Amino acid sequence: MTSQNNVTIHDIAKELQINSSTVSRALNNSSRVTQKTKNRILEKANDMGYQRNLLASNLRKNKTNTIGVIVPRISRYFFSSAIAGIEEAAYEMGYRVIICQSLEQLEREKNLIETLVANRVDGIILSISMETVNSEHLKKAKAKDTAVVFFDRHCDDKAYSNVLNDDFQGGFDATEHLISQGRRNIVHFAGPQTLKIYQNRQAGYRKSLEKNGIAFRPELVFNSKLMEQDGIDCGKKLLKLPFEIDGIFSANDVAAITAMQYLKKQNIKFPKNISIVGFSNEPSSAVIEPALTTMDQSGREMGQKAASLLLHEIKNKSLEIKPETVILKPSLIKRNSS
Amino acid sequence: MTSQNNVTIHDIAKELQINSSTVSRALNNSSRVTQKTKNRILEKANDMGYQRNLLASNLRKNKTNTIGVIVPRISRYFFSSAIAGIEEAAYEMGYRVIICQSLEQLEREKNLIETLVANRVDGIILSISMETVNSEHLKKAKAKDTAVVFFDRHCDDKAYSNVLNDDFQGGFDATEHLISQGRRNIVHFAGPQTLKIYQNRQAGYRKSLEKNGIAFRPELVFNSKLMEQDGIDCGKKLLKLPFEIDGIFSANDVAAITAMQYLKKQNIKFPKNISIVGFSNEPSSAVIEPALTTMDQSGREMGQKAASLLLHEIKNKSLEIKPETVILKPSLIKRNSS
DNA sequence: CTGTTAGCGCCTTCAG
DNA sequence: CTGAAGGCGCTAACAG
Repeated sequence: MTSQNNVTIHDIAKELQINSSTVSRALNNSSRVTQKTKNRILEKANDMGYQRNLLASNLRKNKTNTIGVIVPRISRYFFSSAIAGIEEAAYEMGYRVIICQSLEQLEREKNLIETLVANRVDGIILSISMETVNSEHLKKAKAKDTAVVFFDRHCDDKAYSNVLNDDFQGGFDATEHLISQGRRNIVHFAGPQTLKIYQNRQAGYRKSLEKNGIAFRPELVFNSKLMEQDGIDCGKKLLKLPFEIDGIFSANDVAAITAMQYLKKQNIKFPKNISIVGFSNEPSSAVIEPALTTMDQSGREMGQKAASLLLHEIKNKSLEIKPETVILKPSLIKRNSS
Repeated sequence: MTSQNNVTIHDIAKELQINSSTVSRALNNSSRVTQKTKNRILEKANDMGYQRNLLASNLRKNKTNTIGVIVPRISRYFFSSAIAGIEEAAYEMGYRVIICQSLEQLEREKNLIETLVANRVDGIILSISMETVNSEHLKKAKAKDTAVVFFDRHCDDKAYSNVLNDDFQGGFDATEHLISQGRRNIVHFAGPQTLKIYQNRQAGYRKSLEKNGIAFRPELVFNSKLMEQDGIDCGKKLLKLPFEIDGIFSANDVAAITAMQYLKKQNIKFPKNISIVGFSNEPSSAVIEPALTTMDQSGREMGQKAASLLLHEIKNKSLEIKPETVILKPSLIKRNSS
């Protein structure tokens, strides 16, 4: 019962009185084997319950046909939809995907990169943790010639390719949208300012205020580390403001959604005329009150793009492809109608 | 620049004029190497930019210290929290986790199992796709003596361990709760009846109706395949019912959340006195209207439990441990207060 | 404590 | 079209 079936190509070869190289070729569907012997081999392999050992195969070929993906958390809709896009593109090209989460910790991110490299993945797609400030830890990947592409949250390093949103423009457009509706007292739920994307969103917000002659008030910027608690704090801060606000631009969905949940729990109703624009496409944002308009960033699209960039680099490793940065435009979308 | 650094233990050994086995031992921190030579080796390895090849190591050891996890979708809160629990438990025992999603497709699930086995993972934790009706495809894992544990969605096969919810009891309690509030016209959002868990939840619902002398009406059972469209359909069906209902027991969060979103978009307000009990711990369920009470199933706890069961089986592979089934009790939780 | 030897399972030259 | 031989990088006996 504990058969521990460990049939190898040699076992098959022995049974068939042929050489293991022929078996190997047959199993790889090489054109240099007669269809007839191929059939014999395949059948025997099946009978004996042969299962290829990819460790050995990959070791020999020095290639795994696998790419690693590291995101902060798979539970965020943006990231899981990006992963869907990556898998789609990778699958088409015959690549497997290993999904990993850094849980926003640099230490974990480092470990994951090391493990992926040690397992000889052909490439890595990465959206950095909130603790990550440079690409130092990717040297190990570079050293092994492992291709790397960033998406969304990136390191400012010309050596790597990126797939990004135009976050500045998004922040700008979001704020413009609010102002065009007559809002002038606009709170900004910011994200961790260690990350370029949140810096840029905030910069866009400020640019729009400036353009419209509205003074920037630091006390209207609510910082967040993307934890639920920060969202609750945002909700509380809203209640403590010494004056009425009429708009919110949220650069992160955790803050927006959790703050609204919190206020709802407290049975606090916003004045009907407040507007929120969020930077998120989390579906649950569609049920929050008051109505939310979002800067839509297509995770799937970014993922697909990142994967094809990466695979392109992998295929042309010898050609020393130069890194490329793709910037996508997010667009305003109304998510619910109440 | 394209250094393609491929330093092996032999290179280090050559530089140091020693044997590669000593290098191997040093790098594995074996007690049978002088601290002094260890230091020399470690330093040299570092200098030369050595990076272990786990493919080779794992091939030789016939062990990867890795477990594979297959879930239908990582984006569902229940599954991503289960994964968190698995990673936690696995990490403690020094195991790595590979996350995979079947996207509810049997074909993908089969492929994933094959790839995981081919990559010689030490064990697999699995929550089956909605298309999966038996454990046939796990024979390949069994053949290689790969440990397998199911959680939540399982196959009825005595050969494998399971970590399950008491779904029947949950469905029963949920319905009892509604009835105790005076509801008698209770709709059931069911899940795919191919899966035991949804059968059991429905059976619990029926049992409670029966116990309270309420006739079971098939037209009050809304089936769902867990797609957004099904949620919308549930919403539409609610509107078309020829009589008033006063309670809903939802066995799946997709239907509950999407239906409520849909009704909200249509600007349809439920009568204040309707009650919903959902079988979900998706946080976004906390913002849905009307107030939702849930049968809480702790993903994290199930994940931890599944991982420790699996690791136990892996460690005692030689002892032919007999499969175990753990059943957890979900409990009613009020998620918001409006 | 260190060296020697052998081989994990596969693929890929190179011959024939 | 098939066989023989060697080695991917590492570890695990077995010696000494």
